[in-house]
Amino acid sequence: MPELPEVESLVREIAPKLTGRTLRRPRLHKTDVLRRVSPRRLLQALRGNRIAEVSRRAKHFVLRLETGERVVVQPRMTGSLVVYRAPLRPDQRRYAVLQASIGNGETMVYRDIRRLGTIELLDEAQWHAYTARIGPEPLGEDFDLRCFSARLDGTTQAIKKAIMDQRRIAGVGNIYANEALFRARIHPARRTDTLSARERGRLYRAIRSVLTAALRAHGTTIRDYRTGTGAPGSYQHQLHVYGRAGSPCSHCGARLSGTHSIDGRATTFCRRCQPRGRQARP
DNA sequence: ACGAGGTCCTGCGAGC
DNA sequence: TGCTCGCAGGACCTCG
Repeated sequence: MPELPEVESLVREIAPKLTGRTLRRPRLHKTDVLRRVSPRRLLQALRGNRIAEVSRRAKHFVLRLETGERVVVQPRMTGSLVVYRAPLRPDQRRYAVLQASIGNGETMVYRDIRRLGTIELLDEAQWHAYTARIGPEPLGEDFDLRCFSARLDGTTQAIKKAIMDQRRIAGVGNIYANEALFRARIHPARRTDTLSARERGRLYRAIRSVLTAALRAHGTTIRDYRTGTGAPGSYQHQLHVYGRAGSPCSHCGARLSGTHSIDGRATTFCRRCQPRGRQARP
C-alpha cells in the first residue's frame, strides 16, 4: 500500500480514533517483524500506555506514547494500521501482526499480509537519529526548489532511483516516481547529474503536484490498500503511466514503454514525451 | 562510491 | 479446472 499519500490518508483517518486511547492487552502474533526490540520489551512499553499522537514520517506510521517512546511502523508493501470492532472476525485476525484493545469495544490492529513490514520502539534519542537519516518531507512548507535541488547533488544515479531514495526525499515510492517523471517529461534513466535547472524545477513541481493530487484522492489502491474507513483510494484512475506499459500515452498516443532495468523496479514511461536526450554514457 | 542483484513474505492473475 | 510461474506499492544486504 504505502507511499506518502496512502500513509498520510490513513493517519488522518485513524488519528482521531487512536489519539488519547489507552492500550490494553497488547498481543504480538509475529515476532520476526521487530527491529532492535524484543517482543517482551515492546509489549511492556505498550501495556497500559496512552497514545499521545499518531503521525507520519516518510512512508512510516509513528505512534508517540505518553511516556515519550515512539512506535515506528514501516508497512512496506502490504502493512496497514486499522481499527476494528471487537471481537475480530477471522478475516480481520488472519494477518494481524500486532493488536491491542483501545477501549470502547475497539481494537487497534497492525496487519501485514506479506509481513515485510517492521516495527521499532524508539526513545527520544533514537527517534532523532531515525528522523535525521531520512530526507525532508516533499509537501513540507520549507521544502523549496533550492532544497530539492541540493538533495539531488552529488550522484550519477538514475533520477528515478534518486527520488525514491528515502535519504534524499521522504515518501516517494515507485508509483509516484513514475508519475512525477512523466509529468516532468524526464526519462527515468536520466543521470541525475545531467538534469538542467529547468528540469529540476519541473520535477520539483511534478513531485509536489502528483503527491498532492494523490492525497486528495486518498491514495492509490492497486490491490490491498484501504483507507482507515476500509474504503479504497481512487488515484489509480488518474495514473498516466504506472501499470500502463503497452497502452497509449495519455498525452501523445505513443505506446508506453516498460522496463525493470532501473533498480529492478517496474518502470513505465513515454519514449516520445520523456526522451532520453543526449548525454554522456554512464 | 556505485550498480546489480538477492532477500525477506504471501497472494494473485496470467498462461498453459 | 488446476497447476506453475512471475510479479507486486519497500528497504535492507552483499558482492564486485
